[in-house]
Amino acid sequence: MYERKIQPTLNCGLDLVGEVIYGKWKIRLLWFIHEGHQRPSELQRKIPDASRRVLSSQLKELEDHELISKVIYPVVPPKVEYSLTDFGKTLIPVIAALGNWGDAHEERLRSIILKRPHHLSTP
Amino acid sequence: MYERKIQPTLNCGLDLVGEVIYGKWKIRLLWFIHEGHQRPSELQRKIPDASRRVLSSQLKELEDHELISKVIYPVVPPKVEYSLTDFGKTLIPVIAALGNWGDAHEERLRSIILKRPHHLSTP
DNA sequence: TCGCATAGGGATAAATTTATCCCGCTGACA
DNA sequence: TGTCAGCGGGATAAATTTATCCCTATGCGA
Repeated sequence: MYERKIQPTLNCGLDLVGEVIYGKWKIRLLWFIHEGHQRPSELQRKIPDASRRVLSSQLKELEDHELISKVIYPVVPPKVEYSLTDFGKTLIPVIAALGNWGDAHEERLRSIILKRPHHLSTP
Repeated sequence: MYERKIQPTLNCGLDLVGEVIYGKWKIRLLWFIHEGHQRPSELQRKIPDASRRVLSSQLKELEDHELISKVIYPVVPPKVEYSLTDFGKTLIPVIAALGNWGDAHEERLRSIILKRPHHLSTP
């Protein structure tokens, strides 16, 4: 596993939240799990742009951070189900707020992001 | 400027928010500007862990994304002031929610993060 | 018997983000 | 005259995060 060389900043609440939700797909994972998609393969289908490897890895971090818990069924093929912990559930309203803001400003955001994209060369 | 090779995912509100606030210091920058610290040098002092270069760069992205606006005073030495746009202000309650969650669970978060850290080798 | 579904994680290459260093500008002040 | 304030951004190195590829395991159905 990768070992950080630079220590994280943990001054305020924002720093702390950042440590647990900063990850390309983490917020979406929490949200989809909240919606009832509990199995890795389901989540993978909900987020096809993410590689299986990364989803698995971020799920593990969420678990380490006690936001989700994992149940492994001893069957073949393997079956695993994630669910929000009570702690994780307290984060849902906040994530909902983020999503609502995004939805509320969808048109504008989409336009702004695609306008002078940081990811395309043609000006 | 860096040109992305992988296109961003823009399916739902969460994806859209992510595009504009995903950056190591962006949320904190928005918050501190909201608190009235408007000059780059002030922000730098508030966030000493960030390099001047990155703050400047992330401020520019926030500006491109219309969350903050910039006023340049034609004086020497240069004087610049950032402030939230009306659009940016709508994001403040959401950021506040994040910060509050972090503050509310500060002790637990600190413990979890430092427990089996992904950034230290000693088990 | 062959291949699939399902989940995890090692190894390694890319992609992306941050950190460092450095240059330029030009009044004010010691 | 030498130095500093304060901001921006180029160039390049590091750090960190993601993407790819691959192997393991085992009942079930074609």
